Amino acid sequence: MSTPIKPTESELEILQVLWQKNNATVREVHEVLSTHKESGYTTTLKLMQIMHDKGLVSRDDSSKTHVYRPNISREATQQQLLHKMMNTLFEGNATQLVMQALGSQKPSNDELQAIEQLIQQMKQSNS
Amino acid sequence: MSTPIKPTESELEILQVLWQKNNATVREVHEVLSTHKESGYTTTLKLMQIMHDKGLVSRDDSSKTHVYRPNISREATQQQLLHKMMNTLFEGNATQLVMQALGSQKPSNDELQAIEQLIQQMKQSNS
DNA sequence: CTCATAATACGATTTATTTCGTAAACGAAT
DNA sequence: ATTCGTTTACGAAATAAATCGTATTATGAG
Repeated sequence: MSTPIKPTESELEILQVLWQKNNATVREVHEVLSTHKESGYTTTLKLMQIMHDKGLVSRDDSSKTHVYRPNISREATQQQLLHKMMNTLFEGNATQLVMQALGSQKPSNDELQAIEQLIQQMKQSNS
Repeated sequence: MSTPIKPTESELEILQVLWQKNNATVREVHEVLSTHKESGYTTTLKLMQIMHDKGLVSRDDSSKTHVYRPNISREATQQQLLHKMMNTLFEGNATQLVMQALGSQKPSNDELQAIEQLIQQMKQSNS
């Protein structure tokens, strides 16, 4: 692996917004964050600048107001952090993790159906 | 919730060892950690002392060599962090998380069976 | 053009986390 | 009792992360 970039907690919150909107200005991101956080605008700005330095996001600075977009995919990030969590908390046991996740939430029948389907496929490919 | 204790990264590594062995001395913990970490003995010691201050672990200090044991359960900790991850990375969607976890790892047929069984139960209780 | 507004840049502070050095305490073996 | 190896205690440095204050710059309205 080249560089296993590890977003911090705050960076993840920002990425979440960027993934959702696909791209956004600092103000837009800050607007969303401020509904559940109390930090100031320049804090968000600074964080996004740092993220840009790290290569976590790219930006279009052709106009005065810069537009940011995620530079790493949500899926890859999920994969990476899920994997780490599995190792540090579940002893590498995916099944245990899955069962905990299912147990705590209450997925709808449709969702359960989808998971079942995936399991069927995996059973096939396991033989 | 009374106190949503949030173990740090290093604290989790230590807890992992304690959960595994049920209880252990600083030396024992350090022995395990040093197979994949390069920090010194006193670092581990200090961390475990801090964890004790925070109430993350309890200890028997009746003899010179103190014996530590986890003060929070693995399950509760898994639950807490899984929940947070679900929110900050999966938009609260447990199904998505489960499918990612299943997709990345390759659970055995026996494990898949176990998950299926759980799903059946949940479908029951859903109606 | 000038001013007000909104944006960026960036240093500095604060807070959290990890790391280590050194000293003191203990206990077993000589 | 002295010494040696192991342990704890604890301050403090090093590193990382988050926060903010202030200066500067761009842009659009008047």
